[in-house]
Amino acid sequence: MFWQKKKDKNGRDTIEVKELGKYSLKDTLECGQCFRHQRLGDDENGINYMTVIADKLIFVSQKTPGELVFHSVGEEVFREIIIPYFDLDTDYEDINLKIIKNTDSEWLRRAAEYGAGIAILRQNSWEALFSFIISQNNNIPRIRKIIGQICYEYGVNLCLQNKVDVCPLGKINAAPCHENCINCGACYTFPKAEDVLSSPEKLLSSKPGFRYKYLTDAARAVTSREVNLELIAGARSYAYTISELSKIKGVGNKVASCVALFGFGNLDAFPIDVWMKRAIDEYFNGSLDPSTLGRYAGLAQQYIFHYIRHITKEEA
DNA sequence: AAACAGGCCTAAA
DNA sequence: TTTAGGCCTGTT
Repeated sequence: MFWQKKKDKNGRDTIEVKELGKYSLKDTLECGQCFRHQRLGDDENGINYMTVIADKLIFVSQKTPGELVFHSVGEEVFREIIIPYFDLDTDYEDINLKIIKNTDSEWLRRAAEYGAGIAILRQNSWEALFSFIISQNNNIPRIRKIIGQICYEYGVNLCLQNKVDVCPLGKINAAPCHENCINCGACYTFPKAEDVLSSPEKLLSSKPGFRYKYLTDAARAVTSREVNLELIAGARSYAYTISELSKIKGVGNKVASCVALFGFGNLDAFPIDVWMKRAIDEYFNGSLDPSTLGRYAGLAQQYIFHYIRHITKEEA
């Protein structure tokens, strides 16, 4: 990875990152691991996304695989927030080749080649936990809608705070965000566990349904340290992460595995959802032992997940 | 309009 | 220890 500071045409601080192998911004953000990114319009910078990371509004674009441009960010935010979140220090090209080399499954090789641009984001563990509880028995558009509404209810409007004069989503024409903002939640910060615990009723407007009691239990368990997120992060153990998170009502193996992988960086975590089941049934003779996939089984899982969804979409 | 959606819980074999 | 229903809500 190589990066340098630049100024964009408006004189704003910009950071260009290169030599990221096949890193694909679109595949990384759209492969189902995160829910808060927003696709903006395409322009001379290529594709553009906005997302909220650790209470910062982040704008990123990509024109060429392996290259990213972050807009309006200084060095500190880049080092402290962007590098870890987008996992820019990890050599995914190397891991990708290892996975391809180590498997005897032709289908997995195809999946790995197709998903070579995917990186595993290092998301905030609490946000990942909360989000994947919402994800159960649910579809992506609705998951995003619920999360957006929750952020709107509890969060801070970062457009307003940063004096962004026009809604970046372009839903408003040349109007100040704070006047005509439709409060979609996209530019709002994510609530802390304490916020949810102290006013759980704010969850209701998002219509979480039966997940409501799971969300409040997660807030309770995390706030009381019955489930200690710092301790789990420090342990760096997939098994420990699963056993701790499973104490929360509504967190089963699938949700816990997703949080382990996307929120705690347990790259050997191997979430199996209905899509993975289909893939395993159809292309791995009904069983797939994650331990045969090495220490990056979680990334292989994401390749499989992304690829089965892709080819299913093609068939339809 | 009935079934299903990126699961989990509970009750019952 | 494994299996079947039910669950909020929204969409097709």
